[in-house]
Amino acid sequence: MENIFNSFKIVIHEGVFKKDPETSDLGKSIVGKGIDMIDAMGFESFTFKKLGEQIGSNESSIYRYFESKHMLLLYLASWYWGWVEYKIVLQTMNIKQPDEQLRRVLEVLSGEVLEDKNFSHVNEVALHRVIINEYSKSYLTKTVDSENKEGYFSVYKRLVGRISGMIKEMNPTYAFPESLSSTLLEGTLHQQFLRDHFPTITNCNKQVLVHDFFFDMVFNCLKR
Amino acid sequence: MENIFNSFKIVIHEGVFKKDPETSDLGKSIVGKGIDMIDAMGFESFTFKKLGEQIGSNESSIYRYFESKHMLLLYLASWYWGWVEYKIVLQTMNIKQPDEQLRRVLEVLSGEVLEDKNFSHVNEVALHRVIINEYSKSYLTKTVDSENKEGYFSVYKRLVGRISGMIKEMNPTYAFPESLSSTLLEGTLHQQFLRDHFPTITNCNKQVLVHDFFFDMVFNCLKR
DNA sequence: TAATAATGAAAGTAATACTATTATATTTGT
DNA sequence: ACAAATATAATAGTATTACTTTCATTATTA
Repeated sequence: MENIFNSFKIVIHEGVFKKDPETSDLGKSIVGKGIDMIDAMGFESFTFKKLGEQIGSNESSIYRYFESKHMLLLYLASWYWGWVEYKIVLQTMNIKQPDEQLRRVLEVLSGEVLEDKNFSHVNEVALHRVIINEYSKSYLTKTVDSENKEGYFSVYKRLVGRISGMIKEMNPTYAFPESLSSTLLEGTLHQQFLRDHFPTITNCNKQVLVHDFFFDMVFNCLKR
Repeated sequence: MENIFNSFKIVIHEGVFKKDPETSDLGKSIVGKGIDMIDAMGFESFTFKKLGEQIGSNESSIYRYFESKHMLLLYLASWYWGWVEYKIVLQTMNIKQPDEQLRRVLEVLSGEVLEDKNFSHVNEVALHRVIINEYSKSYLTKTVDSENKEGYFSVYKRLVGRISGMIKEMNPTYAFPESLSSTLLEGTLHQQFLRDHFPTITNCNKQVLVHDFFFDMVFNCLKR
């Protein structure tokens, strides 16, 4: 079963890298170790120099793959959302009822993350934490409009569209399908962050799951 | 009417500043011009050196007020949320019905921001944009737990508690009052950002207001 | 008016975020 | 098998950042 997807590759907009990191061992360890280091030390403290030391390579070689650490973050974000989209497609294919589709979407968005053997150089558990802690920084910039125009956020936007499509199927009269969809994506990340750092301003914890909250929200908003 | 609040001061945790900027002209221009510059150039490009040049003062003098630009951001965030809380208190006092209270809360959170003459050195319109674009960066850090422990986010948490209190009043059986409240605060900021930069993944625009979406959400979630 | 506190000016430090150059491997095409 | 092309490593260099330190000057207050 696993082998079916051995040739599966998450497609990422060419503009975010200078050289595709999937095409070499060095590229893969930039991505793989980059995730681990950003997870461990945070995006602000992370530098290409430190990454070079860790992977036994040179700073200047890393710059041949990514223009800056911001571009690496855009790459990781596209990779993550592409991977989430792939899991959502698998989980919802052949499911007819949109309410069951949305239930499964929410479980993918905020359920426990497990390592995916189809992508061996990426630690998805660490990447998930990186996205919770750093994803917002990829678009809260002064360059967001030009980068959006270039298409660097297209994977994320396509995912919002996919989920808003299910919302429209479930209730075609609902007035805010895109806003609800984008709120689910952002909100699931945010509630996971609060659960770990600000437990007094969330009801989510080990017992009450993040998707319990959003499941209730979605079905209250969409019921007719 | 305005004069009643001339002596009103937004109280901010002492730990975020080294010297209270409200106590001097220099301090006020650090805050006032700091807001304008972060708004104009973004938090990443903003430095104390550039701020010093703008206000005709020295970098080292600014460091006597704030340990770092991160601390200045924490200060601005506390100021902003304190100011929002003050507006919410004014707007909801003497209002009995919790649904009307929540309606007014949502209007404060995502309605148009106007300059507040009670706080002359702060441009609230610019500060509102700064919060939309930069607030997340104040807590998406490796230091968040120790800073939270110090109390640097207490204004924000108190605001979440105030709104979740209204939610509980409106429906005491609702299972996720804190999560809904924190989703409203984060979500209103996020939808305002999407409206300005990613219009295809939100339904909010000049016609459909951000609080129309959240008003619908809150009342669907809380109706019995 | 003397003491105290606040601000300014200047210099210094370690690190960041790169770029450029040159040397050395490694891969590939014939 | 060998030359050519490509990838990587090593080194150095630059402008800027994020501070700290020291000392001089200017306000404030007792």
